[in-house]
Formats: sequence, C-alpha cells, structure tokens
Amino acid sequence: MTRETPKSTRPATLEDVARAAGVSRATVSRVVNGSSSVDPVLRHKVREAVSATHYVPNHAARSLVTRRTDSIALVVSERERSPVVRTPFIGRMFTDPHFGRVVSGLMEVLRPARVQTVLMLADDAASCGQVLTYLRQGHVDGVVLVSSHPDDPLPRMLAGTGLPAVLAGRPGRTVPLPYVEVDQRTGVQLAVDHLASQGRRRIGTVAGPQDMPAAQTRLEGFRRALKSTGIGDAPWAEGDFTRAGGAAAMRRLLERCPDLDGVFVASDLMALGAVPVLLRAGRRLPQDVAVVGFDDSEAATACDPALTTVRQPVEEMASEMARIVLRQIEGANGAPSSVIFRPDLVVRETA
Amino acid sequence: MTRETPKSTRPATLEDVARAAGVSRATVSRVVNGSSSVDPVLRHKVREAVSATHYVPNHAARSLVTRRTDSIALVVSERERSPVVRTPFIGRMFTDPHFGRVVSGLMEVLRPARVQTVLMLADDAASCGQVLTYLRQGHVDGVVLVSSHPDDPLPRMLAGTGLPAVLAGRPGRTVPLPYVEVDQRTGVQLAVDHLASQGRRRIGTVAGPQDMPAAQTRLEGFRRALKSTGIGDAPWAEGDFTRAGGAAAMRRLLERCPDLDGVFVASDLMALGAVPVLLRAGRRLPQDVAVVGFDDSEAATACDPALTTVRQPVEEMASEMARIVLRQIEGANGAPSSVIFRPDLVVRETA
DNA sequence: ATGAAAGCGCTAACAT
DNA sequence: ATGTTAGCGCTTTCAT
Repeated sequence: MTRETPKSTRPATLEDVARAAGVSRATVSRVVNGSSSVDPVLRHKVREAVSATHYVPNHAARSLVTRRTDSIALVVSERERSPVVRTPFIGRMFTDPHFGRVVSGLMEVLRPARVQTVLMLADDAASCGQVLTYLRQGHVDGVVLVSSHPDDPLPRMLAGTGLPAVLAGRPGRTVPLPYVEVDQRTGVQLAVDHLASQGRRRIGTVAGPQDMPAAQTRLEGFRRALKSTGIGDAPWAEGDFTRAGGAAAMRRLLERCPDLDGVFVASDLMALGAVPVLLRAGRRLPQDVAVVGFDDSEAATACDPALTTVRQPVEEMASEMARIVLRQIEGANGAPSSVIFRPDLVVRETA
Repeated sequence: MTRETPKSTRPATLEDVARAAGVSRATVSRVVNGSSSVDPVLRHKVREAVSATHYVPNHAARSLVTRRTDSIALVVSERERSPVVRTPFIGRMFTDPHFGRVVSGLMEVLRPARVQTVLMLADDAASCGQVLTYLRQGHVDGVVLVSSHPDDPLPRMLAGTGLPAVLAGRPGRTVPLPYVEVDQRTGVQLAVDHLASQGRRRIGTVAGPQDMPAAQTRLEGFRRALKSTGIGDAPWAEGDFTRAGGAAAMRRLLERCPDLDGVFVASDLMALGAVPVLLRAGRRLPQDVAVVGFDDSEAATACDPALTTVRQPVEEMASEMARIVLRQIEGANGAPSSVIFRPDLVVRETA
C-alpha cells in the first residue's frame, strides 16, 4: 500500500516543499507563483512535491511581503440607531433585497479576479472607528462604501486613508472619491413624460426622505420635469422609503389632491404601500390614477397590479464599482472617475 | 503652528514607535496589546509615540506570528447553476431577505468580539475549490457554512480542513460538524394543531422541494402530525420555495381537493403565492380555508390578509452559530454540539 | 536558470 | 518590568 500518510500536524511550508523537491525555496516560490524562468524538469518536480506535501501558501506571510491581501471591504454605513430604542439585530440594510443585488453585482466581478469580500458594518461612532482602524491595518486592498445617510463622515475619512475606494451613490458632501450612480434626473423625467403622454395633468409625487441626496434629487427632478411639461403645481408628500411610509404619504397626498390622476412614487417599496391606498380609496389603476415607481426592484412585480417603474441597473452598477476599485488597486494612472448609469422605463400595468 | 505633518510615505512600524518613545519594540508591543506588566510612565510615553507616529499595527505581520486572523468566513453554498442557462448575476441567496437576517444575527455576535466576516460564494466545483484553498491558506479562523442543497460536498470537505466550523441547518449527509436548526417537527405540529383546533378536517400542505432536508422533514412532520390528530389523508403538492412555485402548487392542490379547509404552506414566501390563488378561487380566508405558513419572514406581514405562521428565530439562530465557532476558536474542550431552537406559532389573520 | 540571503513587521521566549 | 533575540513563511534582489 502506497498510502502517503500526511499526518504531519504542522502544515507544509515552502521549506518543506523545497527539501522534498531537492531545490531552493526561491525556485518553489517561482513555480507556485507561475514565474516564467524555471526549468520544465524542476517545475515538474516542484509540482509533485507540492501535492505530495499538500502545500498551501500561507496568506499572512505572503501578504507581509507583497503588501497585497487580494480582498476588499464592502462597508455598509447606516445612520446611528437610536441609543434609547436599541433594536436588537441589525436589520435594515442587510435584509433589504437591494443590498443583495449590490453584493451580487460586486461578486460577479470580484470572483473572477480572485478577490474576496469582507463585509463590514458601521452604524455608530465606535464601529466607524473600528472599521477605519481595520482598513488602515492593511486587511484589504480597497473599499466599496455603501452609505445611506448624507451627513456620514465615513466617506471623507475613507478618502483620508488613501486606500483605493468607490462610493455607491453621490456623497452628501463633496469627497475626493469616485462614485457610481444612476442618472436620477433622467429617470424622473422618464416617469413624468410617460405620465404626461397619457394625458395626466394632476400629477403628484410621494418623495423619499429629504435628508437623503437621492431623494432630494428625485423630488427636484420631478418639479423640473413637471415644469418642462407645462404643469406648474407639483404636490408632494414625504415618505421614508419604506412601504408603510409610502402608504402614509399617499394618504396625505390624496387628501390634499383628491383629483390626482398620476403619481410618481420615488421608490418601488413605497409604491407597494401607496398602491393599496389608492385602490381602497376607490381609484382604478391605471384608469383613474396612473402610478410610476422607481428602482425596478422585486416590489415592482410583487405589486398588484404590476408596477410601471424606472429601472436602476443595480447589479451592473455594483459590478462597475468593483471594476473601479480593482483598477485603482492595479495602479491605474490618474484620478478614477465616477460613472453615471442611464435609467430605463419599464412599463407594466399601473401606468 | 504646531501642525505635526505626518508626511512620511511609509506607515509607521513598531520600530518607529519604539525609537520615538525611547523603549524597545517589545515594550511597545506590550502596550499596544494591553499586556499588564508595563510601567505606567512608559505606557504613557508609548501611547503618545503611537499617536504621534500614527502607528497602526500591521495585520499580516501579526497574523503571521499569532496564527490568528480575527475573521471568519461566511460561506454560501448554492447548487450549481445550469451550465447552459448561465443567468447573469448571482441572485438567489443574496437577495433572499432570509440571508440578510442570517448576516444580521451573525454580526450581532461577531462585532463585539471584533471578528470580521468574509463573504464567500461557492456555486460550482471551481468556486468550491477556490473557497477551500482560501480557507486552508489561513485567511480565517473559522467558518459558518450556509448550504442550500443536500448533496453538497462542501460540508464534508470543510470538516476535512479541521477548521472551527458550524452549519446552518442539518446537513444532507452526516458530517462531523455542529449545526444549528429549528425543530421542524414541532413547528409543523404547532401549525397542524392550530388548524385542527379550529375544526379543520380537510388539511393539505404545499410542501417544499423534496430534495432539501428541511422540506422533507416538514412534509414528514406534517403527515405525522395529521395522523396524531386522527386525520389519515394528507394531500400535498410540491413547491420550490418560491412565490410562483407556491402559487402553482396551491392550484394543483386545490384542484385535487376542492373541499380543502386548511393548508399548511412550508414557507411564507410560497404562502404569499398561495393565498391569492385561494382568494381568486373564491375562498374566504380564514372562513373557508385557513392558511398557516412557516418562517415568519417579512412575507408574512406583507401578505393580505396577514399570514398566521410558524416563527423561526433566524437571527437568534445565526447568533448562536457565531457563538459556536467563536467558542471553538477560543479552543473549547470537547466536540462542539449542535443546537436546536424551538419554534413558535404567530397567529395573524389567515388562521 | 538557480540559489543564498536579506528582510517584511510583529510576537513571545528568554534573559536581565 | 524591560530589553534582546529568534523566528513566523514568504518574496525578491543579487550573485552565480
């Protein structure tokens, strides 16, 4: 029986392989790292020694000298939770399907590049500091930051580390970091144009929380689009990007403008709350009131009737973020530039 | 102006701090790592030198000698995607809110322990190998494996690495690894008892895909529970744990048993598809047909009427998984044991 | 093409 | 209590 019992408790090192192959550590290293200049015969010997010893390169040792970790951090930054009403569990972002789409798009690019993803959460000053320390310790080669609040200090601090980085969405304050975003204004225009082209004249909007840049831009874009269509009045109510918030805002808006015949809801999730409010108020969709959402998330198809909405290519955007950091890590020349994606209108049943 | 310009391009090392503080590297190391035996005066000096030099310990160097990385891997293992119909983007698991809840529960425990999470996906033989290599390279101290298919080779291979690890759910085949799960049988019993206590006698089930352990156990538990209630016939239809699949299965079940007065749907998401089918078939809920789901996910409250369901404490279970790996990493004695959680019945409107 | 040797930055014996 | 020193496992000049 030629069973090679690799019972050595200690994992094999380069040294072990070198001894087994009768060569120097340097040669083994060259073979392992695919360096060109190695005699085919030796290369073969080394390969055999590697599998015989079950050699696996030690990450820490390699990283110590190469100064590369082959991993990036995905930092999720949320507004500090209320110190009094500490809800157990982190919820929000992670359970948001949108987040899953971001992860998905990121991985799509990162995986082929053999770059791993470290998931980090910053939701208060303490964890913010922890994250920064972690990043500075050289755990990762780059950072993708998803920040959901506009007054977040993290983007700026991140820029301070000098690490390759990219932001999801335009930051609240100007920061010397590239970002990836959808063209909000055009998206809203698409929605309003569609509504107007159907002859809708009393168009309102359920806006997002006005302390978030994206929500601000969408409301502003809505007003501008209405004006360009020759409609002056732009009634609106503010929601909080949740379903319940969308329902509440819709109720207020409807009360204020019972003659509404079109609504732009700034997120599909809010639309999911808004639509039943309209139905219960006796409005037929889309005959009496037409509704257009934003995102083209799962909520859009979950909605009944199915939601007409502005599509945001979330996965593609995330993939682009990955490419941007990767490029910086590879040492691209010049300041990395932001990328703006073009939205589409997806027509379903509500408009 | 006393602006200390830390323009040094090279990050400070222990050596630098030692020199600045006029002590040895060892002393600095002791202070940084909170070792007790350091003179308060020196400690203070060192602290000052640390902040003056902006010193941050290098992770790779530390990890190389301590053999600890202070991070664990969260490995998500999905069934191989069809090689012909390669859908772009990873979808499934990451966009499943359930996954978010797992991450949330994990982080809740990991974060205070200052342990980071590396997110990895294994969805084919190649990525499976990549993941294993990564783990063996010593990138992480432990592993949490979420595997969604029963014939997954990963659990066993993972056990082979000797790394501290824990599984989400009982594995398809026996594996020497601890796992965390909800008591499926009791959960189903809860559901059936509730249905029976309302006088329902024609009870069917929309089961999950029968190649998944959890789905099998639920169907088996359903049959057993019915029998113990004195009901012999247990009509069922198989869904695939998706909404559409739940709807389709419900249609088939209803066709087969038009006199159904109670349904146990093996997941809330499937129930979300099943409920409209019943409503459209003219059944009033819960008067004509009572429905009980499983999970207590968001889908349960999104459902209209709100879904009565069996609660699975996903976050708590994930937290427990984190504790199990952490304990193993700390070098707990004896084989780590699995933990079974007790489910609850959450009564809402459908039953 | 190959090997020898010098570190990468840190911790942990060991010595004082 | 503090310093000295020997590695941890790897890559990478620099000779040969």
